[in-house]
Amino acid sequence: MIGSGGIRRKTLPRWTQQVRVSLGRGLEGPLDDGFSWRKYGQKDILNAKHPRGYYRCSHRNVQGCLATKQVQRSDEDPTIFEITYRGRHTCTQASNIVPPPASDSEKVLQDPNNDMDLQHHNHMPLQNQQLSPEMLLNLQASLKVQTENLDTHEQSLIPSFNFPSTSNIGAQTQAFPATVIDNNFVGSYSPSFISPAASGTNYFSVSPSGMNSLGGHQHFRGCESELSGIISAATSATNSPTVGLDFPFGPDFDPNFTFDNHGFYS
DNA sequence: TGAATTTGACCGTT
DNA sequence: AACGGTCAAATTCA
Repeated sequence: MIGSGGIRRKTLPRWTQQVRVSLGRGLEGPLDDGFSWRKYGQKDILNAKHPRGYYRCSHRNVQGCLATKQVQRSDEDPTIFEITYRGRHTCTQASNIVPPPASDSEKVLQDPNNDMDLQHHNHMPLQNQQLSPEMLLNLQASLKVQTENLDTHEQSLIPSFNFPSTSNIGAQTQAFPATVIDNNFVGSYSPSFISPAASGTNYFSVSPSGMNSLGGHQHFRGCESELSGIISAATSATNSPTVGLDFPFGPDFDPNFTFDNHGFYS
């Protein structure tokens, strides 16, 4: 009984990233985010017009990487894929991404997921045991933080996210300075996670070498509580040099912030 | 031949 | 009870 079915861990960091693929690219299928995934299931969602695909890290059986990914097509816009990442990569995924050349600029998204056991006092004080190295995401785009608007499926703006497929990593080198605003994600439910600067339009546009326009919409949820604000990272294809960046990833539990990319062993 | 994917069924949670 | 998620086996592709 390996716990088939159902959710295995409620306390797993999860963030949603909306990706809009431009037809003609060919990257729409696999949506290469730099990791190797293996599809292990597909299910139809009542609210979704299209089925949702479930992917798991290919190293799961080998290294025990618990990272999982869910890909869901937009209800109306087939060009938009909603990818929900769950868990973090603990594997040495040195197969797909990781260009040998200096690739020291990955983004480590730390989800402040916390104890959502507000109702159940069964929470464990432990501070996440997931000391995994770091996973890198190729999110290079702008971040937009939405404080209110918890509309689950309502994204007014759907930027276009072009999957560079880890091409111009050098470009994102400066994409995320360690600045990272320490958002007070707070334990779990911030009464008002209102970010002053993130009043709705914080665009952090990375201006690559004019390579491509990135547009990404990210949904970050601390927990299921509506109290937690949703952080959305949006990228505008617009070449707006405006650098207003708000980082939703507030390591409330880990001040250490694993922002350093450990050397990738190829 | 091997690996990855596909489909159905089971189970846990809501 | 229904939905959502995962597993397991069968099938398909490389």
